[in-house]
Amino acid sequence: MNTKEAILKATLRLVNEYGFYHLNMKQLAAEAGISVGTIYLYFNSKEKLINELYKNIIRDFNAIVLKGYEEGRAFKQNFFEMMRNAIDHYIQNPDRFSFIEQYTYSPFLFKETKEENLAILEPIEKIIKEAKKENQVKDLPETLLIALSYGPIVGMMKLFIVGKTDLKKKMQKELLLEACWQSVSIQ
Amino acid sequence: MNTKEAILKATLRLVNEYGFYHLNMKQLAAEAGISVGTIYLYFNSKEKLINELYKNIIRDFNAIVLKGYEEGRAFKQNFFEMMRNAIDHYIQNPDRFSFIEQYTYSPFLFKETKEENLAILEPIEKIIKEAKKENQVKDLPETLLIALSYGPIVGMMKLFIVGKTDLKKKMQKELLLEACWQSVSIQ
Amino acid sequence: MNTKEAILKATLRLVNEYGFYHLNMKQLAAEAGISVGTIYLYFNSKEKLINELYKNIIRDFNAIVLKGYEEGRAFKQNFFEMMRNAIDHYIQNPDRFSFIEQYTYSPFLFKETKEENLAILEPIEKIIKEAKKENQVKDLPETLLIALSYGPIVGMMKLFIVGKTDLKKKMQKELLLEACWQSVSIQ
Amino acid sequence: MNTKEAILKATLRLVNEYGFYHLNMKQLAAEAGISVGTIYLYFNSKEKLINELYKNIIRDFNAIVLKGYEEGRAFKQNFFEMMRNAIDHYIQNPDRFSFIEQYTYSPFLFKETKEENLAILEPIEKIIKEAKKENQVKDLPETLLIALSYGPIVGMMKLFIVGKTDLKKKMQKELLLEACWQSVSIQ
DNA sequence: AATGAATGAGAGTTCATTCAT
DNA sequence: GATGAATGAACTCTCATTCAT
Repeated sequence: MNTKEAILKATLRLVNEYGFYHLNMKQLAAEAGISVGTIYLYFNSKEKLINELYKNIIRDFNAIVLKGYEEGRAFKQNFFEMMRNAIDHYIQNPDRFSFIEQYTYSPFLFKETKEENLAILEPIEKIIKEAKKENQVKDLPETLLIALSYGPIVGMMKLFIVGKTDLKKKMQKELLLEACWQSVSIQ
Repeated sequence: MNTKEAILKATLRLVNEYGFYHLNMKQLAAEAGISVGTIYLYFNSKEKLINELYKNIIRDFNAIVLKGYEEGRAFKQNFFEMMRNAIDHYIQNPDRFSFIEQYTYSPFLFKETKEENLAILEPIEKIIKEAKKENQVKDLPETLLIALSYGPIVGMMKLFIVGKTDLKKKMQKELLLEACWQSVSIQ
Repeated sequence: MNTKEAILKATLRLVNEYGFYHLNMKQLAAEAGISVGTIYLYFNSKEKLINELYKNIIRDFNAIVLKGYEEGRAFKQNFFEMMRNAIDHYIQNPDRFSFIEQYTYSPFLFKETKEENLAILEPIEKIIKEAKKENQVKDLPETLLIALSYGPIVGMMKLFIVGKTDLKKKMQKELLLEACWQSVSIQ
Repeated sequence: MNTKEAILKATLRLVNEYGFYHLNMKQLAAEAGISVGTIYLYFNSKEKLINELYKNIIRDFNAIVLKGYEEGRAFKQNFFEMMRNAIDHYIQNPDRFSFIEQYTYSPFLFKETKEENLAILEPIEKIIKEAKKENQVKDLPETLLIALSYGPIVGMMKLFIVGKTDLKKKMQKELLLEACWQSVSIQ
């Protein structure tokens, strides 16, 4: 692993352990196994570092979700594949899920990426729009369909992270997927 | 309004405008119209202040939600009343919603209140449990039923806050409530 | 003496002992008998502090020199009084003389005061111009007359500071004044 | 041009553009078209580099001034030749003039070269002493004669550098020389 | 109860210097 | 000879907290 990746990885770990508020460059350098000055060879500032990490996480997440999408395939199959990818990715990288949530709710930490805050919803928005055009989903506002698809997943992830549920069990995950599907699909 | 309330109100406003990360006591004092020293007459530390504000917000929220609950009344009616109260409270106090979300995802800002982070879900957990005992909800894990009830509301609130939807319209709100209800109730 | 003046005084002393290059805020706070943070209650940045000190020194110098000026009085008398004031002020405050010279030759330390760098010559420029109009000085370019009036004083101050001459002796000072006068006046 | 000279040249340029205070090795390497490490092959430290540059500049300046000196020749002719050489050198290398002035007023940047700070005055001191012995200059203290000879030149150079006068014009230069001569010579 | 000047530890950042390549 | 990534001490500046008034 190269130095830049080591820094990003250490940042992700520390932000999740201590939060944005308590992240400091000295501790970060120690966690990454480098010296403070080295961080600044790769990132111009703490803010830039956080923002770049966020962009990377969103980019990776969206790429993984979109791997579940196939042009022309039935909406149902696309929905399940994409959502399953999302859940799997979150379960395997709960720190990424937490980071996204922290980031989203830290106003003005990320002035420059304000507009990207909703990028996380783009893939789901895309298929909901397509399905809506073809009358394959309930006759509800798009935003509501998105909230019904993605909201319960976020909710379950929160419970998973605090140990209230075990999403790693296949059954739990499939029940979640099926329930989200029922919420938006025409019965 | 007394001084203590003025401080709490100013804190809520500034945290939502600038985030925990950029909140500072001098600015806070200015916002509250008092001097920095005065804050310390009412709160022992910045952390204590934040924690107390959080507890107040959760306490108020739960009290309002529980006003929609009546012992012995049909589950459906309790569900709608409580959830409607929750949504109304959030819509009228979006800063409180944002604060809760920020707080929840700032690990170790609130060491002492870690266990209270899920308190927000207590009222809904309560009626889901009762309904489950009486087989009035789908045969799904409790946690999933909670995620299905509350997750879409959080999702819609996020979209509302960034201006993507207008939850203030009665129709939008009722559609959301109905959809959440459909997710958990036996058809 | 108030805090702000103590900071300015300490700055002047340290800049002259160690130079701009080695001035640091920790040492400065110690010299002024206060803490680092206190400096920032009075000056927004190190640069602002240096600039303000410079402006004060120039302002004071010019005020003192101009005390030797009287409207309508013979050029010769004005010249001697003003120049004597300048020399006396420098002799009694050699640190101010050194500071001005350091400042003048530190490009870009003082972006904002660039245009004030020549303010030090304003009083002398003023009387040279007047004298020129009335043909009381040699027929030479203004700039040369200024250089002839002020240059030897700067030169002697440099020698005084390194201990090569004793300008405090009345004779030395009067010889310097007389020589400058001879340089510019019509014989 | 070899590497060492390239470094010295780059240093001179950057010190004059940004000042000692803002000179840094990375920028210096870029300006010289080499890498930071290479600087340290030729100079042990930043301080040593600055000091060596200073010594070179003084050495060159004195050599050029002394070219105007001829044993046994009339004082007046030596004075004019030497001073003309000095002025010409400064006019053609204003950066060297500025560097000398910056250096002179940066105490303790050059601990080791403190004693050399007046070396710049050696050639003029030399001929003034000779002339004094032979009663060819006014009966004034040596230091004052030096200040009268050299002070106005420094003064005019400062005005030249900020664009207030055009020393490149032959007339200006000759008037300056003549005026300095008048200041020290027996009428 | 209220103030706000003062504190100083600690933050983010810089940069002269080193050394493996 | 030449490189430039890496270092970490030291820098400027911030800000939660204190306390004399």
